Amino acid sequence: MKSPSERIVAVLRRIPKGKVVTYGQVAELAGVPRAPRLVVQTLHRCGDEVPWHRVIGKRGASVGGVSIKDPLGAKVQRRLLEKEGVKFDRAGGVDLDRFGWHATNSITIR
DNA sequence: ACTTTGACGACTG
DNA sequence: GCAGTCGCCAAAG
Repeated sequence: MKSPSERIVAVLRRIPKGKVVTYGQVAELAGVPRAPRLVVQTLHRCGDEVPWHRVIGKRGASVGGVSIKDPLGAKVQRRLLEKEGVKFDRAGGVDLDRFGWHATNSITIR
């Protein structure tokens, strides 16, 4: 059993392209349902090692990528997701019903 | 070594 | 239904 953050990274790397996941969902998949903050930290740590643009928030998706240091991330994220086929509604939210990653049997932690 | 933060979520009141 | 608080782990100050 590795550290929770390790598992989170593993989960993040398994996110299929064209799909989005919420922090809570990633945390849940990683085995720590109440620790979405860990996902946040993990994204900051790994940064470019994980598809951070596919990680969004329940509120309206665009929360992802908005770091207090680089607020421009949200724009980049939206562009990247649209490039992958994810559509944003006028509220700037992603259609979780269609693009929300349905983690069927993805977790295979090594 | 201790305290505070960190792109959030869920529960309780 | 809304607002406030707690939770989780790690890294930086």
